[in-house]
Amino acid sequence: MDAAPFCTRQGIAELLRHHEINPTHQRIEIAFALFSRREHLSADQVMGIVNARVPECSKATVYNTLNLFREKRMIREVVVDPAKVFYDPNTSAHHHLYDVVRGTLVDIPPGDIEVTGMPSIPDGLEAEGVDIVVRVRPVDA
Amino acid sequence: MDAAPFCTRQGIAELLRHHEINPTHQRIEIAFALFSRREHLSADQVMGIVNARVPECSKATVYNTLNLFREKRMIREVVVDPAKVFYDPNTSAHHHLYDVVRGTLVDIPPGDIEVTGMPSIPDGLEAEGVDIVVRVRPVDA
DNA sequence: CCGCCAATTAGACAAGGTCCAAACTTTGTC
DNA sequence: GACAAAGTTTGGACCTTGTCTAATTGGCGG
Ligand SMILES: [Mn+2]
Ligand SMILES: [Mn+2]
Ligand SMILES: [Zn+2]
Ligand SMILES: [Zn+2]
Repeated sequence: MDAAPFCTRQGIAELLRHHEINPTHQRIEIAFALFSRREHLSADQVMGIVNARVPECSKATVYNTLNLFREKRMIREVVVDPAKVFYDPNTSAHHHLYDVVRGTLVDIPPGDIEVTGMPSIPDGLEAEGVDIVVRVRPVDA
Repeated sequence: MDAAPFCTRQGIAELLRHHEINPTHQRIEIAFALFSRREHLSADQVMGIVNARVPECSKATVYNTLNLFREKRMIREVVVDPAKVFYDPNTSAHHHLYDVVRGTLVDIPPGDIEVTGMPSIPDGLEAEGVDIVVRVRPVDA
């Protein structure tokens, strides 16, 4: 077992294969942007990071690929800002703290917060997940 | 005290004044759409309802007015769908159940679900609120 | 009726995101 | 290797939600 498997292109390629995703150059770069930083990024931010040095990837591919990763459950989507979606390389159960002024999203350490009493799901529906978002703002603003 | 104060234009006008909002014709129609139905509506749905019989209100006014209502805390914004915002006439503490396939949002009866252990807010930030969204989907889909 | 200010409006604009047909790359087969 | 089929990427058109602006309307006090 590697110490930091997602800091190398090799480790990322392995991760992609594990999720039944063909590890192409563009997909590796996009996954690397997310998994090496372990941050919540918007599609636009991913685009910026991947193409920072040299153009690697078109806008269409960034969106296609993020949606592919989500379908394959390799990343998670976090909807919290009306203007854009965040993509989260951490798919384990955890919740979020959202700075509504700065527009930044950080994880809430698991255990700091918990849900008690799963609500009764109406007939014909099944639960897919529970999202908790703590909205915060700078004290002065 | 009226039995159903938000089912009449009179009651709505009163509500607007109570929130320091000048009760114009357009504002009354928009508030009436939300408060008489007690549903979660998108801006587009509000537009459709208000202008169903006869054109009452422009798109600009719908957006301006919903934002005004939100600023005055008369309604609440619910961000749950990447494609659009929902507006909620119920501002009391409660959480939501979101059907990701049908795109519909309903309230979770208070008490059915609860948060334990408010997470430690980082320095320089203050909590504004906690949103809980239970994502569900039809069993067959 | 006049003047003022609040409110509304049409339409241009911006940003996030999807779609499409063409081109390019990889894979499989002979 | 040659070729076909399948998979992937691409630019750019396109769509939707939402904002902005400059012009117009409307209520109201005097
Ligand atoms: Mn908004
Ligand atoms: Mn969008
Ligand atoms: Zn996270
Ligand atoms: Zn609600």
